[in-house]
Amino acid sequence: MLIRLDFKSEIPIYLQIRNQIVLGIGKGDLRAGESLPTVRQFAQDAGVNTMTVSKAYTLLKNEGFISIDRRHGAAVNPARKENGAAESLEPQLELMVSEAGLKGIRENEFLSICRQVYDRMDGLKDCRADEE
Amino acid sequence: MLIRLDFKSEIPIYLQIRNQIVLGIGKGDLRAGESLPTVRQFAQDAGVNTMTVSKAYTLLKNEGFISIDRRHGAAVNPARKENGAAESLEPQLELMVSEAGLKGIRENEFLSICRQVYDRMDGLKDCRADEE
DNA sequence: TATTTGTATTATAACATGTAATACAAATTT
DNA sequence: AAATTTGTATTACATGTTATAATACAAATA
Repeated sequence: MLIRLDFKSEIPIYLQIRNQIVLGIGKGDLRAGESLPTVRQFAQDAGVNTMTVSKAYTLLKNEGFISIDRRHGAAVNPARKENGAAESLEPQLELMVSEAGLKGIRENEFLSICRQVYDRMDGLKDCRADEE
Repeated sequence: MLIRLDFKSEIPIYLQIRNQIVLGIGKGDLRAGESLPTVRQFAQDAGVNTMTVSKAYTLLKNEGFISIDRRHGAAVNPARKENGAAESLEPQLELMVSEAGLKGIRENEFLSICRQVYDRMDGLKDCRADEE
């Protein structure tokens, strides 16, 4: 998966890496079980320090999105039902809805955009109802 | 409007202030035209430096959410239709949808939460269809 | 055994954040 | 006119974050 970093951004590099991997999984560019590059390979390709990549990987591991195994490298985890995920989503969503509303985006328009975004997330579609 | 700051948070104080004012407008605790406290008053009440409050106010002004007039102090702006607001919303929303999806939140659940949040935003309701 | 893996450490540099103290121009109030 | 209040700017300082470079280490692989 191609990663492009903006070194002038206010968003830290390790967070840009983390965010793009999360996006990559959501969009289906990265699938469950798929391996990520080694931290050294990633660092060399992206032109950053190995510790910067390691920081991103560790963050993703702590969030439960990937597993790091010294034998098989880092690999994408399957989506899992997390307890209280909806509740922890609300504060962030409240702020975003406020901002959107102040910029003139109405509820229906907001919901429409959400649906469009979800439609683009091919990585979230094959987690069928075979669990639970 | 009551502001509560978390000095242990990783979110900078000036951003917490900015976010809570945006939320306050969305929720209807602050209405268009309403005055905000002076930076000195705010700083004293919240127990922070005046420049920290000034930074938050300046940010809100640059975003178009408030106006700062030395004669009348800082005041809340009415919601205005901003060009390209929907487009600039998408990157942020994509990341949030990815994260939610990886935590097992399906499209319908996500949309349902969005509706709930919008319902709580009383400040966004009185901007009727009298514009445009 | 030599290599590759993620990770840890140390040192360094650059930047962001927050405070304190002070100052200033513009506007208001007395 | 004079004193006060406004947002803002400046300077200095302390602290924490981010990122890099250079090494090193244990665990696993080849």
